[in-house]
Amino acid sequence: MDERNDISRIEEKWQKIWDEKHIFEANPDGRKKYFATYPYSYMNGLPHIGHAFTCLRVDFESRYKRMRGFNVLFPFAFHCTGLPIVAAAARIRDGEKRQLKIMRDMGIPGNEVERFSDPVYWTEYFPKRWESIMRSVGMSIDWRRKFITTSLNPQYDSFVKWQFTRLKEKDYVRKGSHPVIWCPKDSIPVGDHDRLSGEGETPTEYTLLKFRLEDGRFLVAATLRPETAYGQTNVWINPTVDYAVADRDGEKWILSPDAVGKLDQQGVRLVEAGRVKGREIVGAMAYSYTMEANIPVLPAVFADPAKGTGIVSSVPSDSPDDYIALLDLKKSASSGKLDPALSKIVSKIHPIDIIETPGYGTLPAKRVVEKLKIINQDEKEKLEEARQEIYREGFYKGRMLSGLRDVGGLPVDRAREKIKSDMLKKGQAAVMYEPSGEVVCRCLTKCIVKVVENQWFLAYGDEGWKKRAHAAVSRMNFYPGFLDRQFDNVIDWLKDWACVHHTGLGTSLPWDENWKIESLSDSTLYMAYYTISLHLSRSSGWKGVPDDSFYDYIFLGKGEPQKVAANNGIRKNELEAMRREFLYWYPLDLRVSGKDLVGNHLTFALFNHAAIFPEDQWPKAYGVNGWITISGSKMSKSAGNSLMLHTALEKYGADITRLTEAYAGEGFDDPNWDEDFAESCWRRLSQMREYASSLSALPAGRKDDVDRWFISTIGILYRNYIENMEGLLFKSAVKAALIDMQNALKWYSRRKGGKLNGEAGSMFARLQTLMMAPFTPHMCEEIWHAIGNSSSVCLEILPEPDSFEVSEDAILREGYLEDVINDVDEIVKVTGIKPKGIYIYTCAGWQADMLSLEISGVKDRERRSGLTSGVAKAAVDRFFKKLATERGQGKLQIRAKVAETLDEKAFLNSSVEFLEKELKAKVVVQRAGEEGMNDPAGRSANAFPGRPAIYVE
RNA sequence: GCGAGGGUAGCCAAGUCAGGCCUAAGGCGGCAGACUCAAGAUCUGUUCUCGAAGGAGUUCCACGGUUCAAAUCCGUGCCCUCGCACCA
Repeated sequence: MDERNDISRIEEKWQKIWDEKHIFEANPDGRKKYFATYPYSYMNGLPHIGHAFTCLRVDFESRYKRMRGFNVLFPFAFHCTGLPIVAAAARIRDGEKRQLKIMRDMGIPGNEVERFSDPVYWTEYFPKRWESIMRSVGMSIDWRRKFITTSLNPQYDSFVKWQFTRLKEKDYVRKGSHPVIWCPKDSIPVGDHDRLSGEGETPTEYTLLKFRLEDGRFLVAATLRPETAYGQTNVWINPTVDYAVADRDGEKWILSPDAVGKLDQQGVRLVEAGRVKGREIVGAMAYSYTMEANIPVLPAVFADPAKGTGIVSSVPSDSPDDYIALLDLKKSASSGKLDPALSKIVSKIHPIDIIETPGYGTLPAKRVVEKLKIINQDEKEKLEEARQEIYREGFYKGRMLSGLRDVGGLPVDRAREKIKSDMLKKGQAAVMYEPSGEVVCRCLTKCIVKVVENQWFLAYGDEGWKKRAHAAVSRMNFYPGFLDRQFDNVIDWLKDWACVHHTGLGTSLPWDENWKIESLSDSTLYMAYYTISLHLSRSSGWKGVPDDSFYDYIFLGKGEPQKVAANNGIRKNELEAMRREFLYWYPLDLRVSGKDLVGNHLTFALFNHAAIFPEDQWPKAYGVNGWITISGSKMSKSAGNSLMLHTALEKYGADITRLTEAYAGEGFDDPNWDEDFAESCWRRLSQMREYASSLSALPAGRKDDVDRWFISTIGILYRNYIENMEGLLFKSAVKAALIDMQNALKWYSRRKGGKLNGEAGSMFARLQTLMMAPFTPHMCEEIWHAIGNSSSVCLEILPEPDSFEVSEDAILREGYLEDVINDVDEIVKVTGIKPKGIYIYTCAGWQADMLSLEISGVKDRERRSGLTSGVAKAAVDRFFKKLATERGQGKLQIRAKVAETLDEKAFLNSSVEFLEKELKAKVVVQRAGEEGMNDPAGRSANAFPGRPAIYVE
């Protein structure tokens, strides 16, 4: 295909030249700087058009700022920290089919796949692929500054260690315990990437409630809803199950043997001392601390020893399971199947109202059981549905009844916390975790929850730190603007963050080498590292690994340069130059990411900057965008509509890919990759190239009003473009630079009958090329050189927005002419007449004067009657009637303006040739009421200032 | 439930903060015409309804209000998307 070859030829040519001339390599100089970044991507796959969308936003803005005279730094790096790479490598080692297919889909040949069983190979392979793809899409990146993360890069590693050392000093890294999903066989935490099933399941917290039996032992029941403890009527135990009797600090606890094992992993020491059959306890009485009374222990088959403790406190008012179990038992009792003593107890049990939930009343369990027509305990699915429904409703909307001790009137969520913490304090309860759903490790073992002790946290819950993060938000700009509210909220709800792992790639905690820093925690400050990475990289020749004093000096200005330089084996002036380079580039001017990073990375970065740097080094702006869709539907591999960047590049080339991305959308909404638009781009670009050449070759000459209109119009579009570029509104900018500019040129060309003014023409060609350069830089270089320039368009300085002469009059005139043509077209269309002659009647002179008086609010009666003397009363009435209508439509101002600035008749007469061509008929222009007027249908009476009458014959 | 955003023509989307040439930009799709043997591509026109005179009518989630004037401001309701984490 010719055009595809054309595209490749152009793009390869310019990319080579940019590279050879080092034009995107940024070094400090006397210019003002602009530092923009994209959060480095994770190296477990190749970029798709969603990555490209976000990254291109940085590129568009970087290229634009470069053309506004800024010294722009746009660096890139490769994130390798964490579990996914290690997990995927392991899957390859195991020959897992799905993983092998993923590798094939990324274009990795079968005989090479084996090499990916080593995680380190990923960190070599994918950065190379990413760089090459990012280069071929034309990213204006300073590649000298690239690096990979983890201990595989000792310099970066030392930077992260320095960061954590400083955070620890400020007491922002703290020790605590933390529940994780855990594989008992492998003895490791099992992240989503290591799971065979159960992705997304997290530890959930059960409260263990103790019930004292008369013999002094405790039944230990597990509940997710401690706030219902005031509604207990009895305790459920499974008669067929063997329960463990375990020693806990001198107490005897009765609970399922599974639970003993689980609690052991969660720091609750239990020593099993014997077994007891469930049925042996049925019928006993157990003391409830919340009810302050003894309640009976009753049999229930739904009490599952694999879940919780296998013992359940019964709250038939709010738990559908309890309610239906109670009904079952009552049925057995009345049919005589139950022991008579038990029957007597059962008959006395009634649900107790404790919570009012809108729409469910005070006995939601009864309500939902009846609604779903649940008959007995065996209907597991329906019960699950019932549980889901009222747990959610009850938790969010429910309120404790006012008479309840301690928690009367509280919303359910607060009551839960209060009851739980009160009971824990009094030793009446304990905590146990279970996975929220079944999780199976890749080793086929069912996972449990383990409470990891001595876990390290970043103290994002710390109030003082939050305050600094809020301060950072208040100093920043956001695109779109409402994001400040979003970030403030994220900062408020953020709690301490477990920041280390035992597995995966990464940097070790400097004071505890057994821990690896987790991937969202090692990437919060590295933007600063870019400013000097060039001097640290292995290619720079310095092989040493910096120590903490080095970073203290570079980033914080602390320490004696002489000493620091000596310690690190470099020259003092080199060290000082690095410090200067950091100070030159920092703070970060812009960081752009997808909206998925708002709740973590972007906020973490604010916290970390706020912790370590002074205010004036905090980030200055964040841009956030949505997730890309393809022709309207979500991008997903399984649905078969995912588009890898290199695939798009093969199909369309860089410029069209870039343009389609720019046009995909802006703001926070999900952008849309429009395949049809992409298809139409080549035509647009080649047209742009063709007329740029021909416009630049035109002879200059005196400019007329139409030329002035054209220059005014492109001046206005240019201002609009600048505004949009400043606001990261690239779709609007493309519309102005490409589509609106082209439409303006079309009208101009028609209006001038093809005889365009050379000065206006080359102004247009030059301006449009500059405006489009951030989006389609390759084609614009091509055009830029074709129209006689030898410099790179990427470094050309854009004109000042107010440097264009905008003539309001010229714009008014052309609008007026267009209106006249539209009116005639409308008449022709409605009447179906094939026009032979068109008569246009401009208004009588008195009308224009009268309109001026009206507009300016002059009430001078004499002047008014003077104007209309000799004019028929009918005509005057008609004029005022029309005036009222036009006023109602809000068009009076513009009419008056036309009438004041324009001799309508003379102007239309000067454009008769054009009108005749446009309207394909003879055109006669007359003033209403003038001598010798030809007005066969009497239409001239319709004339109004700024709106001539028309007759079509 | 809390937090953030949103609901505009066949679809996508601008306009809303600063009410008035707003029947509402632009793109896509559709329709018609030109070119062509034909198709595609391209170009031109058109795309809420009615209309043989540039007009009228009805629209911007729904209902109510403010105003000479509301897609835009205020109130109420309905609906949708995203986040609520230990993971990139």
